[in-house]
Amino acid sequence: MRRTAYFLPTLKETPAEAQIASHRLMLRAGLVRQASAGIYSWLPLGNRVLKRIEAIVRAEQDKSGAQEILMPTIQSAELWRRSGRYDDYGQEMLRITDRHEREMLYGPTNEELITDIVAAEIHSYKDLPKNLYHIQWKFRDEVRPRFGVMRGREFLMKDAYSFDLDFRAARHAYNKMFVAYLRTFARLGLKAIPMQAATGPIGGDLSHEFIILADTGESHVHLERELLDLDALALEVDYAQDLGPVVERWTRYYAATDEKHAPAKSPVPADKLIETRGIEVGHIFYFGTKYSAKMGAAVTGPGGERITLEMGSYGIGVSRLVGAIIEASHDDAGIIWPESVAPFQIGLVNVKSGDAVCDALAEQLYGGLRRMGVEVLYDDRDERAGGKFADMDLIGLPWVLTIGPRGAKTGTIERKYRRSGERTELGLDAVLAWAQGLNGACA
RNA sequence: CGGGGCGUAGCUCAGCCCGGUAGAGCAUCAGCUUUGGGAGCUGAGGGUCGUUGGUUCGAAUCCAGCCGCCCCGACCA
Repeated sequence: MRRTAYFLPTLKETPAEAQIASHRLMLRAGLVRQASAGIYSWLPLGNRVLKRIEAIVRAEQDKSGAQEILMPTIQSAELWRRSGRYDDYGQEMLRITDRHEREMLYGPTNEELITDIVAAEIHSYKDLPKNLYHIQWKFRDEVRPRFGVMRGREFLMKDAYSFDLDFRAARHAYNKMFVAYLRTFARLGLKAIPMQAATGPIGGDLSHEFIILADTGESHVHLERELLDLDALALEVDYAQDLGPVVERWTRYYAATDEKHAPAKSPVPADKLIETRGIEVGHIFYFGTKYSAKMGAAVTGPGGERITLEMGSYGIGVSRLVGAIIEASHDDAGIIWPESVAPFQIGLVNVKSGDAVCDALAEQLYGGLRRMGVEVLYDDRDERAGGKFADMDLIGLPWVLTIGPRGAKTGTIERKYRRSGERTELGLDAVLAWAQGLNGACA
């Protein structure tokens, strides 16, 4: 993509409304623009990141056996009356009336709708288990939206819903999501820590929040150091097998958010704990028959008996992750995208656009990279070098290739790794050979 | 929902206290000079001063209502 043709409005100055790093950087790097309080438009660069995160979430959900569907954003109030939540949900639910005076709502979540679908279509124990998910925009009318997309009112969320015959099967469904989440966040370049969460009136231990570690995170967390050494991507996972041992490896260490951490009651001595900060990006929850009983989701069992389904729901804040990743990975100059979610793998800076030698080499390199399918953003603008470098640092592409009059004479290209700042000088062929490997690595 | 703050050019802001008909820097456009970390000079375009009403000969400025946005708290993927 040529920068001269790309819609990428970057800002040199910080918009006044942005308080935290990710919000500032998302505005400055031209990822989003605010439409109204807590509601954002996604510009091309931000949209690319969102899609890449979505793709990883989707791939890991599919791998675990969940099936993707797509439910609407607008739901009927009648459905929510059946679960009793229409009145319980309060002001956070955005209520809408259509032209026929029917009461509708913009869905804050989808338990009612999915349970209704399953109740209508699944009748036999032979049809279980099932895990259905979708990635869809939700709306919760937060009193005070803040932190950009981290706490917006409209947000993109992956939510999965599992349906099983009994608790034992439901626990397996839960474990599958637990492991899928570990893998998902690891692939996103994040250190995610599952922490036991409150289960409310249902009780039990089947609810975990996934907190990713970021120095600027909103909540304080306490955890055992050993958790940091666990590597989810090294796991050989067979989702058909009992995943209990895998889950146990992550849950045997202590980890709690500030609200739940009581130093006096902690099972682990204080000197074994480290305190850091984090951001909640996922939540998994087993809730039994809470919705299935009210919505009539039941199947006929082997003996002809009627069995109410055991359910769980599993959320990942997809749009929030864009902000969360930035919180976990940035410096004073800008964003530092993990390769797995970067909007482009390579930025190409032509230091002296208009110079015949520089232009020729840059075009040759740009063409070569495109032919091999590498995603490259070529800054061909007639700007000063400083501005181009500053913009590249700001938008945070993993690699920046620089062509300037100094090296172009001898065909030398400088390669910089954004994360470390390490620079290497290479010839055109060497760069293309390197990029080939890069392409293979991220395919 | 309690408490506080702010709405002036695309962005960051000054002007408001003390009313006299709107400014700076950056950005944009044109030209020249520049070119390895957000250059310089010259010129140009761009604002019903959030909105409605009131006070006044006269309102960005004073008063009131409304709308929007932000911050702290409570709440939350």
